[in-house]
Amino acid sequence: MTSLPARCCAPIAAGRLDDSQAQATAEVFKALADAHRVKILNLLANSREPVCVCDITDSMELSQPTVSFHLKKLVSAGLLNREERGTWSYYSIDGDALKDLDRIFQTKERTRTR
Amino acid sequence: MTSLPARCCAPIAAGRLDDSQAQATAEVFKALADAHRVKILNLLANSREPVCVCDITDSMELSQPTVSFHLKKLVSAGLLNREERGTWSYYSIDGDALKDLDRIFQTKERTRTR
DNA sequence: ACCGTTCATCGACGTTTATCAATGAAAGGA
DNA sequence: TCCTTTCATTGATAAACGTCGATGAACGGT
Repeated sequence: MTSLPARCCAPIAAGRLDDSQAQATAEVFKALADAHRVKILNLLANSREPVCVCDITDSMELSQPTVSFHLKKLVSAGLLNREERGTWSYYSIDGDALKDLDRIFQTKERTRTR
Repeated sequence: MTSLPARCCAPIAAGRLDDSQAQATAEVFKALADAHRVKILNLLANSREPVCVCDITDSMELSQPTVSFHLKKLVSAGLLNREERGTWSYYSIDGDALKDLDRIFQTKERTRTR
C-alpha cells in the first residue's frame, strides 16, 4: 500500500483497482464506518434544506463537539458540504458524491437509466 | 444507538433509517473501511473462480495471518463466502450481498434496468 | 460595551483496530 | 508413521478512533 491519492469511486466489480484507487475507496468507506455518521448522512440525504449543527445535535444522543467531529469526517471525505450563515454552520449532502458512490457496487453486466 | 440487529443495505437517500438500520449499514462499511480489504474484495469480484488464501496472500504485501484476519471480517460482514477443499480455504464474492449493496446509494428519482 | 448563542478545536481518556511471530489443527503425501 | 503444506487462532503491541468537558472565536442583540 504505497501509492498516491486517487479520486474515489471506481467500481469495485468492473476491473482491478490499483493501490491508490483501493486507498481512495477505503477512505470514503471509513467515513461511513460509524452508525452515527450513517445517521447524519441519512438525515441530510432526506432533507431538502441544509441543516445546522444544533439541529443535527438535537436529533442525536451525542455531545455537540462529537457531532462536529463526525461532520468534519464526512466533509473531509467529500460527502457533505458546509456553509456558514452568521453564527451558524449548515451542512448538506453533496449530491455529486452520492451519484459517484452509486456506481461503486455496479457489476459489469448491469446498466442504469435516468 | 440502542436497537437490535437489522439486515443491511436499506437505501440511505430514500427515507429515514432507524438506529438498528444505521448500525447494520455501518457494520458493512466497517468491513470495507480498509484498503487491503477493498483490494481483496476487488480481487474476488473480478475472478471467476474462488481463490485460496495462499494466492490472496501472494497478491498482497501482508503476512498470512493478517490476510486471514481481513478475510474473516469480510465473511462476517456477509460479503465473502468461504469454502474448504482439503487443506485449502477458498474465498469468493457473495453476489447477493453485492447486489444489495448496489442499492444502498440509490436516490429516490432513480430507476435501474439490467 | 456587554452577554448569550453557536460552533470548532483541544486535551485527556478508554476502546477498537491492524499487524506480526509463534503456535496449533487438519489434510495429504512419502 | 512422519513430514510438509495450508490455514486459523492467540498474544502482544502500537496506532487510530470516538467520546466528553473545557475553552475560545465569531456573531447578533440589547
